[in-house]
Amino acid sequence: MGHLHVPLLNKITLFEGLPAATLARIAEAAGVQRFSNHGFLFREGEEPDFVYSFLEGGIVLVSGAEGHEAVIEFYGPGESVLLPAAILGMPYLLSARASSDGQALLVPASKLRALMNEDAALAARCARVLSQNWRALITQIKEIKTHGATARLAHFLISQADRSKGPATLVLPGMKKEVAQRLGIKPETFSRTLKKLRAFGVECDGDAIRIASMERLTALVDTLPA
Amino acid sequence: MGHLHVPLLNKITLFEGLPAATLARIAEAAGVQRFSNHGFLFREGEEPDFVYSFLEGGIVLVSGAEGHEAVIEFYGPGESVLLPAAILGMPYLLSARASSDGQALLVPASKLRALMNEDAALAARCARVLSQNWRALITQIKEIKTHGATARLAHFLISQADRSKGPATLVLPGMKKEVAQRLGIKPETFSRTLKKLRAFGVECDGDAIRIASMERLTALVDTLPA
DNA sequence: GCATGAGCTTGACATAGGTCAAGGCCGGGA
DNA sequence: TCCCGGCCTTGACCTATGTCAAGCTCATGC
Repeated sequence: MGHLHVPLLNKITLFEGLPAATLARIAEAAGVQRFSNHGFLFREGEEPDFVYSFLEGGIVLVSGAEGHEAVIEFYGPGESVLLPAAILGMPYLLSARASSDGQALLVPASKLRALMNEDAALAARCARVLSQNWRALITQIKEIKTHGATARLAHFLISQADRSKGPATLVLPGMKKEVAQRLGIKPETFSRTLKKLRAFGVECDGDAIRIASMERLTALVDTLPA
Repeated sequence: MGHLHVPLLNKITLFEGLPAATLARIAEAAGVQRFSNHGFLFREGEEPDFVYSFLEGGIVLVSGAEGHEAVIEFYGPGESVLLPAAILGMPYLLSARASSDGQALLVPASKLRALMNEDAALAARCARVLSQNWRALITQIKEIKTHGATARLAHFLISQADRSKGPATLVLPGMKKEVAQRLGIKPETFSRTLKKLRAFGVECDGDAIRIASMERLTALVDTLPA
């Protein structure tokens, strides 16, 4: 846990807009950790020692036994994970596996909890970030409960695309297998569904996707039954 | 928005353990609203004017068009809903429909936001409650992605039961139709699955359920394939 | 350069769960 | 009291998605 430059903290959404004094106190206690692709940063059931925020690279949150796991969500640069476990001091519900090489900023959970109780700005910031996380999960649950595989995949592609009109591109945030499980379907179904979308202007080369027309894809979603 | 007794606030988990001064300021701005069964307290897309906390009775959070809706979760006395929308000042992602007559405590969203920025105890409390909400949703997503209808129903019954050993009872927190959708299945499937569980000591009379042996039901879950 | 294996695709087939349609049951209103 | 309309159950049938089993392709290490 070295001496850290405050500017690093500015890359993290969680710490956005906090007063300099607060940032300084966080920086004091924080450290940086490198991680490499496919490695686990932490596992389900462990006690939360840190909040992880990503400076570079990303991870995928998974749960369950290897080979039979559910993928919850992908996280990348600027984002933080497992704030809830750290705040409550309860065991992680999920494991994090790196989906690329990268580095994370680690803030000790105990330090964060202590600061939150004194510093309204920090606590309020945490509440806002948690609120956004909550909304993201709600969106995912609605999606799973109301749409079939095709619509889910289409929505996902739309949400990841770099533009919202005309042609767009994106690169999948993890292995196809992982994206499939994020969507709640099997890799085989993912593959077949993606193929179906070719008829609607979705081309795929490795983990890069090209969407010929966002409008066309959006229109497709409305057409779909479930 | 009348003059309110602070003791009412003590019934709400969200406000647990807050200093008297904070409670007084919240009470000042809060009001009570009665609602009756099947009525909507608010609808998806509306601007968040209040945080709702339930003193009596409960609601079900739903989304989507009537007749084609997804049920997200049930909430009852002591619990609060839509803190995230209120904190962020963004439109509700969900609608709330009463699942019984009751009354709710309403705290203006603007007031809550203002207080949070000054009062670390309140902000930290919000963060903790949001953290718990987050974990509940994660549990639900894991459940949907990794278990079939039978296991999901069994888990749900276990989570609602009044005891964790031996025989137990529970009453469903809403119409069977709603519980089904909460579990991500259709009412017909719910009915059939519940019937299957009869072979494992689950009896059902209206919305009251009797579980002959929690151990037996727990054991069943492990047996199940998906 | 070749063998190896992970990740992906494809096909044939199986099945959980959805859909459609008919009652049964029960409670509220005339 | 009877009728009507929700809600739930049941049965027959259908389909989206999962399962199993080859292949294919590409990167890696020998």
